[in-house]
Amino acid sequence: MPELPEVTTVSQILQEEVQGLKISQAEIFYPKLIRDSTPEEFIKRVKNQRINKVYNQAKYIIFELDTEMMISHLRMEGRWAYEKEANFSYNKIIMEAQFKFHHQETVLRYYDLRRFGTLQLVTKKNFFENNPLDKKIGPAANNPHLTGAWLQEKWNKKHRAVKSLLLDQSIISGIGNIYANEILFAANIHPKTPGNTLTRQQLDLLLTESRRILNEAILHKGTTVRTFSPTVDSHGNYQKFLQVHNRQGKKCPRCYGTIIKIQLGGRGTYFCPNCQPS
DNA sequence: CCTTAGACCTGGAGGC
DNA sequence: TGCCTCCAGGTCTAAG
Repeated sequence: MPELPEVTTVSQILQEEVQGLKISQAEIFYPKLIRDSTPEEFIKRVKNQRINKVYNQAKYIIFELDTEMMISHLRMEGRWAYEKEANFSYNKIIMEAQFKFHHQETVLRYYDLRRFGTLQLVTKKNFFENNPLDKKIGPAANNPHLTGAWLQEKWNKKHRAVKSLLLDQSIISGIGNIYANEILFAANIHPKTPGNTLTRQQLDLLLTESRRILNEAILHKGTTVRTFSPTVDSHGNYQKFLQVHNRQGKKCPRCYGTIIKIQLGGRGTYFCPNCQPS
C-alpha cells in the first residue's frame, strides 16, 4: 500500500477500532509473515496482552501492547480488517493472520494478496531504549523540523536521481512512488536530477511541498488506487488531487503540455517535461 | 562506500 | 477463450 498518508489513515482507524481490546488468541496462517521469531513464539508473546495504542512511524504500523510492540509493514497489498468472524472482507485464502479478543465477537484480520507484508515483535523495553526503526529509517518526510540545510548535508555526495533519493527510506521516510511523483511536480524538479546538484532553494521547496502534499493527503484519508482502501467501506479521496501520477498522455494541469511516463529505477515515473525541465 | 538489477508474490489488463 | 507479457502505492540482497 501505502505510503505515509495511507498508513497514517489505517492506523488512526485501527486505533479507534481496537484500542483497549485484550488478545485472547492469535493465529498465523502464513508463517513467513512473522519476522525475527517463529509463529509459535509470536503467538505466545501476544496472548493475553491488551492493545493500548495504535499509531504509525512512517510506513510502519505500531501496536503498543502491554510488554511488546507489534510492528506491521503492509508493503504493497497488506490490509487490516476489524470484522465479524463470519464475514470476510477479502478473499479468505489470502488471510495471513487473525486475532481474537476477550469478550468480543469481532476479530482483527490481516490479508495480503502478494504476501510481501511483515509482522514482528520488539519488546517494549527494547523499543523505547533503542528503537530498531530509528536505525533503519530516517525522519518522516512531513516532519516540520527538517530543513534544506539538513537535506543538503544528507544528499551532497549522492549522485543518484532525486526521485530514487526520495524513495530511499533510510534518509527520509514515508514517501513512496505516487507521492514522489507528485512532490517533484509540485517543486518543478525533473525526476532524474542528481541529488547533489539541487540548490538549497530547491531542497527547501522539496521539503515544503513534501509536507504540504503528505499532510493534505492525510486529511483526505489517503489515495485509493487499484484495490487499496483504508477499510472495506471507506475510501481515501486524494486520488482526485493527483496532478501527474498515472496520467501519462494527459494534459499537465499547470501548462497544458503533455505528461509523460518513463521508467526510473524500475518504477513508473510521471512528470511534465515542460514544468520539470532537465 | 555507492548504485543498480533481481528477488520476493499474486492477479488484472491488454495484445495477439 | 487461451496464452503471453507487463504492470502494480515496497524493500531486501547480491553483485558490480
